[in-house]
Amino acid sequence: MKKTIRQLILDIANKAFEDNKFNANTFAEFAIEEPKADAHGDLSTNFAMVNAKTQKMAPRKIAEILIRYIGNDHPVIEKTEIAGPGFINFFILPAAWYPVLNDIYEKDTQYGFSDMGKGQKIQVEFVSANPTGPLHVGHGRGAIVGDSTASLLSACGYDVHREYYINDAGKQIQMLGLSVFLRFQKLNGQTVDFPEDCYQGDYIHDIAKELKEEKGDWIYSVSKDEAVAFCSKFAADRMIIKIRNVLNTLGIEFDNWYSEQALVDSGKVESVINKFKDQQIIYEKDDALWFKTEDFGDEKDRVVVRNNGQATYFASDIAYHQDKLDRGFDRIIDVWGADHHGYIPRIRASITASGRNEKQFTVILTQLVNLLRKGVPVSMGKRSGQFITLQEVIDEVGKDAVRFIFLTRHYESPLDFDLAVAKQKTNDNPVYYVQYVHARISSIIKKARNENQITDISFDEKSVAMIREPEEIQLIKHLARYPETIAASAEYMEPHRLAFYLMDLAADFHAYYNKHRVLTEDSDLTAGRLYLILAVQKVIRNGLTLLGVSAPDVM
RNA sequence: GCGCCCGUAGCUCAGCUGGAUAGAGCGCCGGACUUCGAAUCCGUAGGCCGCAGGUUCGAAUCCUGCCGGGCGUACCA
Repeated sequence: MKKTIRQLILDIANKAFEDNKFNANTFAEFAIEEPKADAHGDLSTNFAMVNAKTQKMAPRKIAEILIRYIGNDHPVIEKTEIAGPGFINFFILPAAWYPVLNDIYEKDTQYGFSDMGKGQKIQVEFVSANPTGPLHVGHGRGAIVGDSTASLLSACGYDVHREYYINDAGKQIQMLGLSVFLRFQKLNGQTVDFPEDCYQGDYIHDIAKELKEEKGDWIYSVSKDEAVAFCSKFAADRMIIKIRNVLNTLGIEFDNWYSEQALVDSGKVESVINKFKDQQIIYEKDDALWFKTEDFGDEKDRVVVRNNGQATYFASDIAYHQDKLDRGFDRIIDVWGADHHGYIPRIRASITASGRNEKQFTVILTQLVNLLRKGVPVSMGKRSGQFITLQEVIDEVGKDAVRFIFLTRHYESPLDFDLAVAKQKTNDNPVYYVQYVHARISSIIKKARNENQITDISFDEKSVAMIREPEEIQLIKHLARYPETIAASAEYMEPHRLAFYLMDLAADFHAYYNKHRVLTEDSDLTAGRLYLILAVQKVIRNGLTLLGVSAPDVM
């Protein structure tokens, strides 16, 4: 509808110029928007105001000319008016909204999709938590935001690739292996000294136990270094399996799990360092290798290889991001926790240093999550290893509620996650509010089938014409906004927009339901209303699906 | 100190990238189930949009400076 009105304005503006009513045929960017107040019509434009300069005319004068061209017998527009400083308000004929419903039936599960992305290859890398411990709620937020963003981009015609980068090389993994090795010894009754900087959590015991069950005391037959190395690999593999299982319960699956160790083994890290050394972007100082990140906007240069010969994670990250772009992605998106924001300039530096366009690289920073129970913070003591894991949170409140709560905030604002609230099946927890619409409609349709013998819900001119109540027209208008909601959510990579849209749509439906009966004595009216509510259900289902939330028929 | 994020109703949060009278849920108070699912609906009250300037026809939104909170600022990840 917005497109229709925009085109109409452009057409008549050009015609007005040809008729010498306007002074110029170039027009400034203008907006078509839905006014907040119903009294201001269905749609309005600031065309007259923003074009006061281009036309050298008063806004109201411009508006008057446009309105005269539209006339009184337009097939879509019921009436127009000039308001305030020069807004033009459009009132749309109710019947003009009906085609939206047909569109929904025709496109069905694809309704709202677009080809905005034109098949561009885009990679979303998210979670990428180190496999040294269980996921917590903060990881969960990144996981859900990343996954839903990927789904939205996919719905908008991007060729999306989901990837998890596994930090399975380096010192942390050695520590993980050592921790398991020590716990293994303890399991065998040996008294061992367990250092503070080893991983303390119970999951380390579990892995040691698994190791014993599977390999017995095999690790005693090799040297300690070999044993620890084996433990590292064994433990990392186990952790990744656990992490993957948790993410699967959230409905998240990756196209690829990318191993840092494999990247190192491939020689790509070394070759990238050499390349930058040749270009003198990497230089030697104090026996270490430094990247000239400061020349590319970072605060200072960063170490790539330490004076003990060990590469930093930054070294791998440089190679990893080069590799992403080498794989042909037009854009790469990294979803990180906000505590990593200081890392952005150096990664960006490595990308621009290689001659790439920094616009290909975007970071979504999700703010931290405060886990609460009835308003009191739940201890997240990391050192003790005693914290509530993501898995435990999912088990307690359910996957749909967890996902929806994370998606009803902008990812950039800090989030209080209250376990007690998240468990409630009330309107404190809007996921049920939205799902209830879906279940309710299923229930009505079931009843129509069983008691009213209605088997077919499809377009019929006579019955659709019975859709006249203001609440009904309101619902269709809302449905018409769905595609642009999807497009904006994808463009700005803000899935919360879709979540809020669904809550608003649900509110409109519940209000309608409480005021009007769908199943009535009048068969045409009933058929029309069924046609409407099934369309509502389709949109609710489509939206929930993109957010990774289920759309139940019964609750 | 410097950098990034946040500050909107008692609480939790939106505010469509500058538009008309700033919204929703929860909570408070008062109503609606012999009728398609009350996990619902209807109504009342509640605001110097952190503060102060600036940009313009017009600012919660953009710019500058303060104030408060979080995070970051390693040859750690």
